[in-house]
Amino acid sequence: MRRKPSVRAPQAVEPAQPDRAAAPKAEAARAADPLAQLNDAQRQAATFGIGGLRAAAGVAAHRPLLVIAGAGSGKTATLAQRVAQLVAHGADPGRILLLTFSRRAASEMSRRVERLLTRRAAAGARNAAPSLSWSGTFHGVGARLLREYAGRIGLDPTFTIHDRQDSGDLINLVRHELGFSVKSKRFPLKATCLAIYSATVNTQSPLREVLQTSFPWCAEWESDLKRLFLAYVEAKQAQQVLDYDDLLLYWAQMVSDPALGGELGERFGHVLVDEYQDTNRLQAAILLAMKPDGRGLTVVGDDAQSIYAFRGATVRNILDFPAHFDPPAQRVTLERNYRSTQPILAAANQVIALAAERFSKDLWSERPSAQKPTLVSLRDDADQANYVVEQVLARREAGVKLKAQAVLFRTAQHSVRLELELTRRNIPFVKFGGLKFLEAAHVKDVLAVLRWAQNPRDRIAGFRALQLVSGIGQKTASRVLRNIFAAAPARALLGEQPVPEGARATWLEFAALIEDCGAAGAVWPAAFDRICRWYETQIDRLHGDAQMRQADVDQLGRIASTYASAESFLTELTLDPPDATSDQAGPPLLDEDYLILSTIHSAKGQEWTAVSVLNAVDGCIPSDMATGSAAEIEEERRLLYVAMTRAREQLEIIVPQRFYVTHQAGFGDRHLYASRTRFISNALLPYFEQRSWPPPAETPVANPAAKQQALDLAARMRAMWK
DNA sequence: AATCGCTCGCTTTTT
DNA sequence: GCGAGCGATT
Repeated sequence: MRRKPSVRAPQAVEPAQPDRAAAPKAEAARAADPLAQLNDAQRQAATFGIGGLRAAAGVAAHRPLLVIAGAGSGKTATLAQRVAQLVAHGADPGRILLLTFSRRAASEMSRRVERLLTRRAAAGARNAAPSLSWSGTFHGVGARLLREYAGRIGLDPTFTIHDRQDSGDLINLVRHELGFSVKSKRFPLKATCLAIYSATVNTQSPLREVLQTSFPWCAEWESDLKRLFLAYVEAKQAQQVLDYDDLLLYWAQMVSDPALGGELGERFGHVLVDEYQDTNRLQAAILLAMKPDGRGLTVVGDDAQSIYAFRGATVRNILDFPAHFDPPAQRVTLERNYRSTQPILAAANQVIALAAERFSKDLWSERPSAQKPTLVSLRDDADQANYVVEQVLARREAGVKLKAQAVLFRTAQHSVRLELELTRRNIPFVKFGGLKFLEAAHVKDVLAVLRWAQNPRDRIAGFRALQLVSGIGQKTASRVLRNIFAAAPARALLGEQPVPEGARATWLEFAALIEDCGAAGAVWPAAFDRICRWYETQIDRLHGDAQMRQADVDQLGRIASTYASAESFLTELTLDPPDATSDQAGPPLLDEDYLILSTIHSAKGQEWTAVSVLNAVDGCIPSDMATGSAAEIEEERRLLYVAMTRAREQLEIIVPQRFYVTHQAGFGDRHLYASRTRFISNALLPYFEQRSWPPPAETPVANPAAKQQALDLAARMRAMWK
């Protein structure tokens, strides 16, 4: 459920067009044979195991297929073609499972497949284009399957899904109950506990191993952590709640049962997985359980773009894929890049060539350009913001729409200065990644009420919802939850719960709200509307800044009305939260042009005409949070590679000499002097055009230094009193 | 029992 | 410059 802009992701030109200046004759041929627009390797990937079969017989399960697809090699188009081919040869679209990395990628893929099929239908086939019903992220598909099969695996189909914050709250609760929070003990904090738990689940390794390799400072707590995790699992089960990891874990457990595994494998004749380099062992286990011999299985990925190891992803999945099967999987490599100009690609290749370990694969492009990527050095953060704004506007003047331009950065924080400048100059933008609409207190409040009404056993939601009532705090909330937990038909007793006298009136009102909205006959979205209106009456008391928060709540109400049920609304919202809060954009203005700001992680799979990469300095790329091990640094290198290969025609990498850091322990805010990222060494400089900004002549030499000192002193003066 | 205010610790990327 | 947690206050 993303905000509309992301669905219509910046994608003006299809990458898989070998001959852009094709003659009209070729156009005609293309309409007749959609495969004509693919190159040999792409065609091989799109048709492997399909071509020779008669449509009437349906498509028999083919040998497993691995497609190694370099950046910009037309991967999405090829995969879409493959799906279209399967359908065209008789595969039932309802039995095709397409697993993508993000919902954004899923909708892009569905859109393309549908268009291919429609084109084909128009060209003579009889049926209207069918749509893919099983396309989404591992987590999204997992949630759907688990609801469907809930009855057979002892799960309540109305389970709610906890996001990471909820999971953190719950594990914290358990942590307290077990007495691990006692001060003298320095037990890991909730976030660390959750990270350890999640890593253990996702890597499918023993706790001890995870502790040793990733959390050595917590190794002494092994047995306590085990107890904690057991209690955490029990708490989730008692409350009919699943966390993100459970969506994969339950799915994996379900298909590891031979009967159910066989049934699901049978149900999906063809399984295609995109971005396979970013899957973890648990996800691989799911696939292998459903498709033990690999028949009907296609995975696509690029080891050079693996950037999610921090989430348990392992590049071994893709490396070991072929040998997993007997006979081994067919391997097809797409090396021709249709996206970027040759100089951009040359520079990106150089960056990744320095990687310690990689698959040999050289991307090449036939898109000539005289323009090398630019390496811009400038003074500081403020100049960086000004420079980017200036360049963005200049490019727009030259005919490059804002939407075709993107500014990428390592962490969400890095774009703050730029956002200020864009706002000041009234330039519309949408930021992907980092923004946490769902983490805003007021949004969590309203959702907690809805969730609790839906699932009264959800203690985390209940605990939060209850305390919204004036006069009810932690104590009363805990007591009410305990009582409800003990009673059988939970909701009926709500109004009778003992609460402090002062809270009585509001409480009765609230209890009625919960009972009505949770009742089986509750009308959607009217029920949510009621919750929002009730919350409106409390918002002034609960938060300052009520107006802006109210606007967010209204926005949420509008979003809710586009869903069919409370259940689907909550699920989608948790699995695919909106990208932006309403404070900057207001109601989405679909037709407006806007600049894209994005973390590099969120930019995965996308492309733009012009790309600017912020803060290409050591400490940002690689992030100084990630310089602990060689493997982490390698991942940061791939991150820069991913950022660079997003650009079609113009790429600029910005190196501020100095940047302002906030939240530094001990020192307060201060400036740091930075050097160019280690991934662009001196040897690579010939691949870039270097420039500095503002041009030296325009700046009197004495000025910057004076300005710097003044700034620094002022900050220090303030820091003395902080 | 609820809330105010103070201190300490941490600070990435995401489903 | 922010949240979690704790002790003191209403």
